[in-house]
Order: sequence, then structure tokens, then C-alpha cells
Amino acid sequence: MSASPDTSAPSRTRKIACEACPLRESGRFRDFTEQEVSFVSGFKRGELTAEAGSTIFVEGSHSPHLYTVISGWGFRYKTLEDGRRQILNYVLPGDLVGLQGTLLGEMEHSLECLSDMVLCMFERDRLGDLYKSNPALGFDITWLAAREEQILDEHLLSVGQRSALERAAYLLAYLHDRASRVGLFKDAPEISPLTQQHVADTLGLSLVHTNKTLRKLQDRQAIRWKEAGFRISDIARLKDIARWDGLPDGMRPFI
Amino acid sequence: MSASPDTSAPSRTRKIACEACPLRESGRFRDFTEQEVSFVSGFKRGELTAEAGSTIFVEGSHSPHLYTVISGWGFRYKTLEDGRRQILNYVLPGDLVGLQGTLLGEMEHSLECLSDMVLCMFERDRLGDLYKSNPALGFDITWLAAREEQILDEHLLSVGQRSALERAAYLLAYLHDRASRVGLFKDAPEISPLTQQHVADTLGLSLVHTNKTLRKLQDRQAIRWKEAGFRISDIARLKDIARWDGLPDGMRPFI
DNA sequence: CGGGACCTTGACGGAATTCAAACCGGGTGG
DNA sequence: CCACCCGGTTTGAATTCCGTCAAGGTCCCG
Repeated sequence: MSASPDTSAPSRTRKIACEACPLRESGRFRDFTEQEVSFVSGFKRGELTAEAGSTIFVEGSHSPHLYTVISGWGFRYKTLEDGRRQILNYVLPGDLVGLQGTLLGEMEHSLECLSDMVLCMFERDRLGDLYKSNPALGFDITWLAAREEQILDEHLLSVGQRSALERAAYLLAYLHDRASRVGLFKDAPEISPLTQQHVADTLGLSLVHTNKTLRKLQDRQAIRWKEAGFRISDIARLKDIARWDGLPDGMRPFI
Repeated sequence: MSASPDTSAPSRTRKIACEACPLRESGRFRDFTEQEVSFVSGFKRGELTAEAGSTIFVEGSHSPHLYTVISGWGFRYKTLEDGRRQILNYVLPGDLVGLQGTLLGEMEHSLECLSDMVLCMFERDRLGDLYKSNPALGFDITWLAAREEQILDEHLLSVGQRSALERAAYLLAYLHDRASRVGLFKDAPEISPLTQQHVADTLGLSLVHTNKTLRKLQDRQAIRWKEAGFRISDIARLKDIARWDGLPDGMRPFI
């Protein structure tokens, strides 16, 4: 069973120029040429600000947009007709979302905000131009798609083969790694804004059993669950329990 | 638990020109310009013929190659140190494999032949050139990556949320759909060359329970299991059991 | 004070794993 | 030709894991 999404409409505005994009400050991206940055600037259609709990797009829609996450947490998910929900992956600053819908026509999954989010919006129609005039940026998009594929491979391994305890440990370690890489824990305390229902729907476990599993991780001093969120106490222990293998880093090429 | 892969070395030869590629005969691809076809021809390094059971590449290797499947069945998988194996997806004629390794450096999964296979081999180093000189082909590669992502999303939904029976029905229906789309059942009887161990490792179920589940599908007249392989008796019933949603078709753009 | 969202716990039943054994067909070597 | 083995399938029984049901708890907010 799943939480029912609160579908309040997100608001739109337009502001920051790509030249001053806060994401590029982090030093986690490759160097772009001036020409590239200005092209992306022209490609950009505006910004979208959405609050926690709102839905950016839903399964079955034909959204003509492509987004880059500027700030906040979100998650992609799919549902079965009877309401069972599977969370596919989490999105963080720097992630590109909506590519599937853009290329393949219909959106086959939904995107919901876990926290307040700001996204940068691009026009689908001009994607072809991007490939023509800036092949390196096209290459970067492919890179991002390949990386998402790799993450999904790992999740599939997790849900298919790991035990409940391993799975939970893996997910929490994964989120911790990704969030700290994009600098989300720079100043704030290291808390991830998930509920246990989110964890359950990601791992394919019931809420009750998820709760018992998380408790076990807490008993082993690997995490601490705070109301609606958790923090990692011992990442090494967590990765050990998870039979952690990887998730290699590597420079991210694209905004 | 998993079957132990038989790692006989695949053999290499080079033959067919792209202009006469059997895949393009099928009419399932978009029309390529002469220029595109000749570029791909130059991009091509040779062909790789491998027999059933052999491994094309393994997790952790740095294969500099990219492949297109010309004929045969294969599957991508990942393993945990203790040997648990998760099959991630199946590859069929027209599929592109090895992109992750090419773009991201290290290969994070392995590829094994389910039947004898022929693959077309491309050089990784020239991928940048491809994006520069033929943006449309670069776009096509991104398209393929997005499509793989979509399939993985669906598998994740399946393994995470569907019951054993639904999951098995879904997998078999999925394989049937894909195989018939690429014309694998044109002349041959509609038999897919999987063992029950493959099914088990794909669904995240034990071999014993997989067997009992498949028996149930057979009792319901949805499939017939033949030694090392199955055929679908009633695809509609199977999709009904699976709570089948989709897998939209759409033209495939790239060789 | 009451309600809602989220976390927590116990009891019970059902689903899936594990262990164990047997069967079947094909291939191989004595 | 037969005995044997091997990979794959089948079945039963015992056990463990996980889901469902039910109830209670906490904190925050109106």
C-alpha cells in the first residue's frame, strides 16, 4: 500500500541565468565553453518552484519538458492499477529528469517532491538543435542516461537479491553517498527527508516490516531514525551490512 | 543461488557491410541517410561470434567496445560476492550493449549468451566523432539508453511490487512481446531458450518456488514449459495475470 | 482538545526459502 | 548396449521471512 500523493499545482517563475547557475559553483561539473553555457541559456525556458508533496509530472502524461534539478529532493515512481507503488530512484540537484517522456513520447513514471524543489525547465522541441550545434552536450545527456541505467541496475540487484536488512542498509548508504556528493550535507545536519513509507515503497517491503528492519539497523548503531527522516551514525557499518560494492563517482558532465 | 557460467572464449571475424545489414531489412528502423550508413560502416570494427553459454564481457572489466546484437539471445546480469545473481535484462537483435562501460569507464554488469550470438563491434574512441559528425545518430543512442531505462523501471516495479505469479507472467509476456517484435518467431516455433534458473534469477525467486509458480501458469493454460524453454499458449491470459500495463512500441532508430 | 501524519509493537497466517530426494533425457565411455 | 553422469525439472516437508491485522503511541497543528 502507498501514501496518497498531494497534487497541489507547482508555481512557475523565471530567474537565474545559466552563467550564474549555482550548480556550476560546486566544481562537480566539467568545464563548459562559453558557447555551451550560452546555448543552454537559450535552451532554458524558465524555472519551476514546487513544494514538498507536489507532483511535477505523472505517468501517462505527455509532458513536453525536460528538467534539471537545481535544489531539493524528489523521487520517481510507478504504480500498478490497484495502488501498489514502486519508487524507482531519488532525484537530487544536478539530475536530469523527464528525458524518457521527451524521447519516447509518453511519460511512464511520475515525479514527486520530497522537499521543496526548484527545477530548471527546457523545451523538448529544441533538443534536436542541441545535438546538432553542441554535440558535446548531447554526449553529456547520453552519459547521464547511462548513469541512471547503472543506478537502476544496482537497485534491481538490491530488490531482487538482497535480504530486507541488506536492502535497507544499501538504500540508506546510497542516499547518504549521493546526497553528500552533491553537497547537501555541507552545513545542514545529515538528515534525509524520507518517511518509512518511502523506504518501504523503494525496497518492496511492507511498512510494518520496514519499520522492524530499520529498528534492527538502529539497534546495531548504524543509523538513527528521527521523525520523518534519518541520519547515518556509522556509514562503514551500514555499507558492511549492505554488502556494498560500489557506485563509482566520476565527474558529472552536464548541468 | 546461480548457475555457473561456462566461460569459453568467443571467436572473432569480420564480414558483413552495414549497407547490407540484415537488421535493416526488417523495416523496424528509421531510414538512415547514405552518409549515416557509411559512417557507421567506418565506425564498425568487426563482428563477434559467440556460442551459447559464453560470456561477452564481465563486471569490473574495462572493455573498450560497444556492441550491437545481430542475432541470438543474451542477458545482462550482476552478482553479489557470495554468488547471488540478478538478471537485469535480456538482449535481442537490434539492442545496443556496452554503452555504460564505454561512457562510464568500468563495466558494472556482465553479458552472457543464452543462444549462439553474433554481435557487431564498435570502437569506443570514435564515439565522440559520431556525435560530432552525425548528431542524429548520437540522438539515437540517447534514445536507446532512455528506452533501456524505461524497461528497467518496469522490471523494478515488477520485482518490487508484483506477486510471484504476476511477476512470472509479466516476464514471460515481456519476452514474448520483444521476441516477436524483432521477428524471432517468424518461422521458428515460439520457444524462448531460458531455463527455470534464468527465470528465478530474473524474478528474485528461488528455483524451487519458480518451478511451482510456472507450474501454476501451466495449469491455468497460459504457457507450456518445454525442456529448457517455454512457449506461450495464451498471451492474453498471461498479460491479464501479470496486470500488464504496457511497454509501448515505437520505431527503433538505430542499428 | 481532537485529528492527522507518522512511528512502533505484538500476534497470526501466508508466502517463499531451504533441504532433500527423485526423475528424465541426452551424452559418453566402458 | 548399458551404466553412469550431468543439467534441468519436479515434488514434499520443515523452517524462516515477511505481510496483514490490530492497536497504541507521539508529536504537531488547528
